[in-house]
Amino acid sequence: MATTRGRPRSFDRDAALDKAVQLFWRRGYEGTSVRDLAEDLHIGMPSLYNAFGGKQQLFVEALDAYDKKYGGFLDRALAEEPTAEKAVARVFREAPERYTRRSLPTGCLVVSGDNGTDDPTVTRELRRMRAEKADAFAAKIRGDVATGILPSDTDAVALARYVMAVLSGIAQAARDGVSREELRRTAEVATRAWP
Amino acid sequence: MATTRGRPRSFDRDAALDKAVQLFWRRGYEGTSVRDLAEDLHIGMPSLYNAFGGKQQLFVEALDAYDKKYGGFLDRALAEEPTAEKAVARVFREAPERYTRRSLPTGCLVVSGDNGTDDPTVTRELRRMRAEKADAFAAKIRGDVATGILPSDTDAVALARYVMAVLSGIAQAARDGVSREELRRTAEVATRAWP
DNA sequence: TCAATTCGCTAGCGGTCGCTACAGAAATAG
DNA sequence: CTATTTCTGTAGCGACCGCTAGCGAATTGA
Repeated sequence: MATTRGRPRSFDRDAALDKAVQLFWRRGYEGTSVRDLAEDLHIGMPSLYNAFGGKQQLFVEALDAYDKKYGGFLDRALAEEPTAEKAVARVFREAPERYTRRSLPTGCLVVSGDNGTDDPTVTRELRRMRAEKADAFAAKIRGDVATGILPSDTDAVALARYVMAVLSGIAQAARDGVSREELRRTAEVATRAWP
Repeated sequence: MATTRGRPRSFDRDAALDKAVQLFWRRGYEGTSVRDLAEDLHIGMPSLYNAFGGKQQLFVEALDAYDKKYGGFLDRALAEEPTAEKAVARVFREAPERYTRRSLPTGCLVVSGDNGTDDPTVTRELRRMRAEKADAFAAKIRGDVATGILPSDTDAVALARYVMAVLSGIAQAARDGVSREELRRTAEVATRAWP
């Protein structure tokens, strides 16, 4: 009863999900067709629907897997660095490399995944994720304001939005083919805005 | 002979082009169908093809019209302001308002028009336009370095890319529904990175 | 007046989209 | 063994995509 009934799945669900992540990352939600996914995952389309439910649900699941596996460097910096300044400096230092990994798509799925679609679920999910990241930065900044590390007149929301804007701008530039080295120097300029 | 032969066009080509600009602006290249365009322009699809050639050509033409009518504030700032610093400060000051105009799409067509498509012509055209803007900023910055207004060790390319990254980040945030006032404060933070 | 030219509309082409009905294959339960 | 459950592959559904053939309508040149 506790064992699996029926014919067993003939592919590795997690490996397939990871491939889906990369395809969505490379081509966005709208630019990726279910046929492309099935072919890339080496499974038939009914198997895909059976395992993941549908394109939307697969995307949402892929988004979660992306955040855990590839997008976690933001949360890690926020968790591991003692101050907002150090966390942001680290994020700005790491982003150019993260967004130009060889044999991985350039840019960031969370930044550009919903571009070109009007699917409300996809848009909502990605906006929610971007807002979460911005809020996490804002919280870290407010913490430093409260402990006097940052001046009391610091605009935490604006500063957090600035960090997000720079990150998405760098991710966008990476998609345009700007070199990692140029992105590094761009991010270096961006750190100078810190109060 | 110099007059037009045959049945005259029954719609205003320029007005139709402007509507196309707004539709592409709002929904991007891939998200806008020729049927949507024809309906919004109040013409039949064959008329659209007759007047503009096709979706690609219409987009390229719309892009040019957009740059002239809505995107010109970058070139204007670069032309009218005496220094790169003042030009960038003005652009950062104006961008939040430009990207959140009432009864106009939010964000920037040049930033997000090609998102979600892999059409090589569209991608190439928009990348070219973005590169042009970045080069214009870099040239202005190099001029100020040559005349001693900016320090001689200024990284003109990185600084120009930074300006573009901030602008595209703000445009992206505008599309996410961030308020004009928050964008203003975000841009204010960005100006502090100036050397 | 009448051919020449250009535009507008109806209708539809071939292709791709997300998705699924259906039947056979492969496992477990009894 | 048979019955049940679950997965896989073929094959195709209806909708939409960009685009256009074909024909009548509207205008100009002679």
